[in-house]
Amino acid sequence: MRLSRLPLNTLKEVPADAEVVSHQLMLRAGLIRKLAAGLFTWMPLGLKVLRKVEAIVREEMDRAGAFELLMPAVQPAELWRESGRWDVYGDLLLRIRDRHDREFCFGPTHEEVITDIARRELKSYRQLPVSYYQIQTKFRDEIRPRFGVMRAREFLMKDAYSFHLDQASLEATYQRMAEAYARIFTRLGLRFRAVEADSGEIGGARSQEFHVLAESGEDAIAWCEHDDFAANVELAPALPPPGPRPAPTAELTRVATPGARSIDEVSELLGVPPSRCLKTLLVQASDGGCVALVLRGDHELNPLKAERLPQVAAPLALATAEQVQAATGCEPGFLGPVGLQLPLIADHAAAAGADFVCGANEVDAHYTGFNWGRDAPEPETADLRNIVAGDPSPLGGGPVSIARGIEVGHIFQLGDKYSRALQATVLDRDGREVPMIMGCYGIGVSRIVAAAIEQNHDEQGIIWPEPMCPLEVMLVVLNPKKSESVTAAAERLYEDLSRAGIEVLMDDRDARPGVKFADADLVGLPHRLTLGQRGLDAGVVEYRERRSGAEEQVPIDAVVDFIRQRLERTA
RNA sequence: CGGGGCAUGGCGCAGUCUGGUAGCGCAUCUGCUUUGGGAGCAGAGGGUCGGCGGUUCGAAUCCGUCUGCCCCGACCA
Repeated sequence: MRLSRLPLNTLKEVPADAEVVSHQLMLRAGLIRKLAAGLFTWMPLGLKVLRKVEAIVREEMDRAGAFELLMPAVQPAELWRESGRWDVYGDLLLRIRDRHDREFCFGPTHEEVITDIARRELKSYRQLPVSYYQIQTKFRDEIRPRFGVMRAREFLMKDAYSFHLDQASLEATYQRMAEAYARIFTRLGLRFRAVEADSGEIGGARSQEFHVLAESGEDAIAWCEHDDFAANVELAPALPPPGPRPAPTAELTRVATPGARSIDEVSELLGVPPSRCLKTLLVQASDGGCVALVLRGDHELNPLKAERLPQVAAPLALATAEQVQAATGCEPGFLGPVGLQLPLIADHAAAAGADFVCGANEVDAHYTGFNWGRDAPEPETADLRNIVAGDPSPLGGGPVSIARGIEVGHIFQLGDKYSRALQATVLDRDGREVPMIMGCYGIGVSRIVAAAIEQNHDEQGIIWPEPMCPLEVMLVVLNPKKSESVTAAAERLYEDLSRAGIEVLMDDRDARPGVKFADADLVGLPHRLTLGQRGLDAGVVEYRERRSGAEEQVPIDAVVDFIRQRLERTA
């Protein structure tokens, strides 16, 4: 590919509305262009990357025994009504009508369609297990598309679905998929981690997420380096502190705390660390009233854990200021367990300490020296908080660390949720009709591209992991217009490399060297060759590795072999 | 959805408060010089200021309305 022919418009300036590096670099390097919110065109170089990711995903899915098919992007509403999701999926679902006023949606996922396929095609347990997959454009009408291709509305996804007679068979395939996923992300050259996860909207039992580790990740994941524990913070259990609760040493004392509503303000005012404070949150109860949830000041409420409590309404919602006033006679900011006439659940850690600071249920007042059992009844306790760095691993291996990750894959054991709803049954050995057991397995193909850049870039631009580089070698030709011998040598080199099956992007533009070097760094091909008059006269071209910046003079006749070796070495 | 902000050449922005008929940098085109890390000089093209309506002698600037885009959003109890 010749840069003199490819209209590649790189941007020197950072586009105003791109906040994360991957988005900025993809725009600057001309990989994508935005059409509208959450909608992007993949430009030639960007598309090459996408295709390479696809190819690896495809190979590994084939190897895992799944069969590729391609389902329609547009799906009839009836199918979604059958599964019950037409009404529950909400605004994320892009609904459309055809000329006959029939309702459709642009598929955000394909459980309904594949289950419909399965119920038509699969009749006997003898056909099971079977797995299908597709690589397809999905549309989810995200509230707030952002970060470019990372959270776009239209995106490319690989989704796979497996069908089984029983749970044991599902688990075997699930395991196989988990292994395929690990191979995919390893082959792509990404640092990633598989974590236990919440199954969310899709439903079902077990699920695992695959995260590419990156500072800008939207998810927090907890993991332990001494055992196998790794889970999304949403789901990671926070163990109760060991040992007995310390004995009270302080008397319950009311102190004036004018205007100090937040833990930080109270902690600052009284000179007490947040971990010695209690925060009392009122949330909507399942019976229509309110429930008080008590956490240590330095801990955060975990909504998923709270929601799971029978007393708490799902989805979790904080009580309104009016409800707080009605239930306590007090304003938010000064609530506490003392004399509170509401059901109360304390987080294990909040229940395990002594001599706390807490709100006095009176505006501008707190208590110090609060102790459970003495100043308020012993609370019901539960795991309510997010795990934090340093907490013990639930598997007992030691303290956990918290890392940030970008979710690029998610696998679920669905069970019979969809097969039951859509009556996708097979006959078992005994001739009985039973719903199939399903698994589903997604990979965000387009998101992987952004995630890879988040993880692999520097000040100058992108540094492609070799398995997903748009092309392998950037051949920078210096001042081609000035020297016919340079042009001729470049053409020869380009031919030789191409014939050897090496993907070359030749920068034969009539541009200044500085421009070419800057673009080469920005676009980030892993290997760069520079051919100029000076080198040519000495019979060498200059090689530079994008990632390390290491340079080497290579005799011009040895270049093809040299590059071939480089590619093999990193393959 | 709630709150905030922005829409001015391809991109990034100034001009708007205090109406007088649009400007800067980058990019693009031409010429000369230059040529190993985003060149210099000279010249050129390109916008009617998101749409619609209003006020006014006159609107990018004021008013209304619509549209699009961006940012933030339980963790405060």
